[in-house]
Amino acid sequence: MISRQKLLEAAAAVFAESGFRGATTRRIAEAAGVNEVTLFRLFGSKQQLMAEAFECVHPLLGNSLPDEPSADVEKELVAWATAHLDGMRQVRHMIRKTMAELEEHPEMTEFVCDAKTPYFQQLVSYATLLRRPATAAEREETRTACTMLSSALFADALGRDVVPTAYPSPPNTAARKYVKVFLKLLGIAPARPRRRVALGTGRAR
Amino acid sequence: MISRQKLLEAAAAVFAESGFRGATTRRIAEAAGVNEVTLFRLFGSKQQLMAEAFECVHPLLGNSLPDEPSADVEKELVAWATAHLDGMRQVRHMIRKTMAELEEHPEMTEFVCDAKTPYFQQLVSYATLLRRPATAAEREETRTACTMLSSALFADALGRDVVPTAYPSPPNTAARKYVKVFLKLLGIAPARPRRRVALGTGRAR
DNA sequence: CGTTGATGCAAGCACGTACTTGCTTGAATC
DNA sequence: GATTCAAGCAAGTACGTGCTTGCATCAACG
Repeated sequence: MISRQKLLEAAAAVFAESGFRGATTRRIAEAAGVNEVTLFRLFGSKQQLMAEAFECVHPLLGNSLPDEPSADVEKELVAWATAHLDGMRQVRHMIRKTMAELEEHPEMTEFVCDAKTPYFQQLVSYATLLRRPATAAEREETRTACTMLSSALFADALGRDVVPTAYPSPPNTAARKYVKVFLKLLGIAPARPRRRVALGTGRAR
Repeated sequence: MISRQKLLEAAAAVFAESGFRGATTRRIAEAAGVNEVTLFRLFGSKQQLMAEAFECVHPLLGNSLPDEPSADVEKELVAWATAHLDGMRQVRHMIRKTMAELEEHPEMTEFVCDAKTPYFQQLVSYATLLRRPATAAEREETRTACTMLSSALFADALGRDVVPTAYPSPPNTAARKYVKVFLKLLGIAPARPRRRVALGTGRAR
């Protein structure tokens, strides 16, 4: 039964490298170190192998935002954005291939869509709790800010190695920059320059 | 010589629909209404046909930002962003396919990169003239804001029809929203709610 | 020991794809 | 009217690709 797992992983890897058409059953079998016939015996067809292979990649993408903002909002958001960005960077080849082949393989839509949507919704909820927008305009501005943060992470993950000039911040600090700008948009001042309350070294008066 | 042009256009169209591997010489010739043999007589090989086809798509993407910001900055930026977004939306299939096949066809990199880079550089120059950032931090923040605006347009063009939930603003007003947020980031107040000077309906005192 | 079940190997089938060859047509040019 | 030249058509070649078949191997389990 170990051949199954090896084939699934190889299928995902070869697909990420060459897309559906380029991921031939010969290449997948070779990458898995398994005979091509075994592939068909275990999965019946290439279609079905690929379909199963997609299920296994899902849970790779970063972690979740907490339901309630904590004391150090910036730290929390930076951690989330960094993890999210790193996760997307790791599977960027897969995402690029998937997005390119949506018309030919519509069943892949859910792979991208289901993975992305909850992250965006989480961010909107979080931002709404942070800012508590009152007017409709403020609510819309908040949503737009979320779209822009989410877009920045998406575009950075997919575009940095293609158009590096459009991403001047170094890769490891980019997420922090995006979050800072996002917080400024929401009117949340950065934690650093604000007063520190009752820490051991606090000066008297 | 008209067959040449028809083949070039058909090649670009079929490539945008199905990628390099999917764009078979049969399909291209059929789409062009030309015999397949003619394709090889005129271009020698599929590779060469595709290479020439790419040259013709370049100049499609929107217009330029002026060198100097004019009086109505918001209007100017909205017009630019809208045109840029529309242009990218029109060729989004092509961009998606190209980005997915960069590893296999590295010569396409310049197609994406050369098209994108100048737009970003223009935006940075424009924003720098607008805000005149003094400190290094301000300069970096300005660049990050430019990355985020440019990322928002990019992600909207490529992602809206895939993950619509992440783009709550309707397609025709989205560019305006992004620009407004961008201007707020730069500390440029929107033109509307500020004092209006010497307009007919201005109230006395 | 004999059976079973997963896997490997060699070969092949049917079809699609890039590309070629040889011949015909038909309109423009001298 | 003879020549030329782009284009069509039919057929074919060599190879890649999804998938099948028949048989051998080999470890696990009763």
